[in-house]
Amino acid sequence: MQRSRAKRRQTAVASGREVTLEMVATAARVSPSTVSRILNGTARVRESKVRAVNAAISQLQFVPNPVARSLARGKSMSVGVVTQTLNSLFYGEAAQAIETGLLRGNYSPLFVSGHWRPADERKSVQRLLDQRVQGIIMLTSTLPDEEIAKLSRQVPLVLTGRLVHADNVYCLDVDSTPAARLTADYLIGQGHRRIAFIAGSPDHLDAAQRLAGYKASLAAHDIPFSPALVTLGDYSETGGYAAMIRLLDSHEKFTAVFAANDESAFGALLALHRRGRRVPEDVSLVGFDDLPASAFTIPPLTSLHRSIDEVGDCAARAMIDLVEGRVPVARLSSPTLAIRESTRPWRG
Amino acid sequence: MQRSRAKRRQTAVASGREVTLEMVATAARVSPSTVSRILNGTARVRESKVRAVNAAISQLQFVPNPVARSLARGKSMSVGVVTQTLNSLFYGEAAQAIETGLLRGNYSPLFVSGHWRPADERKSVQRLLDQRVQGIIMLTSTLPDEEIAKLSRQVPLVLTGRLVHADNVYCLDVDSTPAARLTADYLIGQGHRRIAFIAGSPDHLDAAQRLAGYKASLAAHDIPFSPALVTLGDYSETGGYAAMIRLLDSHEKFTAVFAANDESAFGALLALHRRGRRVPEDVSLVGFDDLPASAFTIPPLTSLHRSIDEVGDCAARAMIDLVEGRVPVARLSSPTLAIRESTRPWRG
DNA sequence: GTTTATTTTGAAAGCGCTTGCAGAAAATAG
DNA sequence: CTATTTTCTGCAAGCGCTTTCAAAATAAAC
Repeated sequence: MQRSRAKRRQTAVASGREVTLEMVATAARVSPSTVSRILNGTARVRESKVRAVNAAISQLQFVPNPVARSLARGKSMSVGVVTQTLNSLFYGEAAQAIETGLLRGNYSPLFVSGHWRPADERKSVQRLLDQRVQGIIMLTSTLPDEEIAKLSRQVPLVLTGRLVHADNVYCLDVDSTPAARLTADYLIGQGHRRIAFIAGSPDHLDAAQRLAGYKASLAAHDIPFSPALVTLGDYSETGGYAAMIRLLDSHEKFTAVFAANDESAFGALLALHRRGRRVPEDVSLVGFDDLPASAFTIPPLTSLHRSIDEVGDCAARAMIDLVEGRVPVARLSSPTLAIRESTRPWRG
Repeated sequence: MQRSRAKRRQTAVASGREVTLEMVATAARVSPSTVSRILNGTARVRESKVRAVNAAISQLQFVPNPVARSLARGKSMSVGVVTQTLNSLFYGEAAQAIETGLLRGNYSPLFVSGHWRPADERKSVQRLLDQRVQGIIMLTSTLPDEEIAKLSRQVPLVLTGRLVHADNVYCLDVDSTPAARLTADYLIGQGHRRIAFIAGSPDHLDAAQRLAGYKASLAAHDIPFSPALVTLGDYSETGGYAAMIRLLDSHEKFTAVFAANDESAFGALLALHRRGRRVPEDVSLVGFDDLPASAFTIPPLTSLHRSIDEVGDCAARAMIDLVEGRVPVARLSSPTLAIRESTRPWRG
């Protein structure tokens, strides 16, 4: 008998008929309001009714319609996530972590990408706004500060790799400076003195921080900073390759290379190989981000490791706090250096 | 004056007050129905009113609330996308393409991941169902056929890397067999006769197809298939590394290695390097998928290229067709081999 | 200038759920 | 056993948009 009802229900689904809260109410002989209250715990309800309703719910296999719920509550329960692109390991991993973090709080993520172009990003953000997201997480946004501040007046924001002061904005502290400093310190500790640096776009805060960390390390060890040893990449393999070639062609002397991110390092590695420079015998190379692939390059790449998962998780958590009116607090664990075979001590 | 209203509007947004269709109607002195009809083009409306309404819309900066719209229409305008993980280049890229494809049709994607675990996937799918998605795109699902067939009775499905016959299911033809065949043909054309194969999980249709293509190629060239040359990887760098080591330890002779995907090839490359086998001098190596990183390994990897973008785009398109009652037709362009430096002719 | 066929339009009833309000029921007090 | 409180619970009014139905306006036909 129970089974036969379940069966009927199944057909109902198949035929597209929704089981509504009202049906549950009827079945349990209570009013819809009561069902709603039980569902949301928004009021005390007599134990006997709670049981009846729960029975009806499971018997009818009722699941509240999130759309109706959103409309009634005036909350979409969705938060936008703008990444620059999903097809990079970094963003992919972060997206993954954000997703699970958000779902834990019953919010659903809406991913959009900016493709590193402010215009695209602007459009994507507008789309999110049109969708009535309750908040937006922006991973390394390319929009100018004022624009972000303005946006924050419409919807709470969580930013990574940016520092914008405004109400309703939470900037996840992922300052790369100390991490970069740590990385350079390691190289110096190994005896390297002339360390080249393949940078990312200078108007990208995070990239600037990585460079700053490198400089700070030099300064701390009384090594003069030489602009000629810094060359611009763009965080991509291609960019790293070109940068390395340029560096090599400049005939500057260096015994180690610090690439601002792993992709650049991959490119640099190939460039060095093509020019007959052995890693790490002739030159040491370190990357930054420790992508999964970095453990499998030839030779395996020493790289700065930070848990991207953690960043994503914290971002999600902070967003939920913000949306629900709490004050976010996030602590990221400290970065570590994954030491592999692309570096070795230098004895002048 | 216009400006002052715009200003007011802005404050309204900031204070959270929505501009509703009704406000537009009032402003344009027509009924809400008329506004709705103009918005959706669901009926002819006198030109003069159309203008008035459009003026009101842009003046009030009205954007229809998608939640209300969904509820009224009984359509969520969202489609679920289940990937096994977002943090892989392959899925990331596909997700990206699906996203843009779906958005083009005014649907929003809801990404969830299965982590290669049926249980997880099942839960994720349920979440999508609870969200009332209108369809689900499943990239290489790990669920058994019957389950998929059952699911298809609740919601339209688009599958990749699977072939399940049922109404309301569209399987994107991404049969890897011919592509793998092409790849092996190339190696054979270069004079290789003993070609090792690093396979993916055998109960994964796509992986099986890649192996089948390899076998087909051998057969077509009258080369006996030797099971000893096939070793199991798991599509990951680690798996490829281990597989390669095993192969090497088996002392089977081979002059080329066909890795079922690029990640495996990366691992294999490192293993070969560690064992002192030069690529391509001692052994040629080909990958499959042509990830962006593949052009930057040492040496750059020859790999089978298929546009992941295209797969994603077709999947999105097919989904929309399915949801809107059309019969999907998708044509994927043929795969090509990206020939780089990890392969060279073999002269016995 | 009617009458009839068309085309536009508005009123109103939802979509499925939440919630303020007030009456009903149960618990506590007098 | 009443008079109060304190808990429950149902009614009804939305949330913002779509859509059916029928009336109103306009065009076509006689």
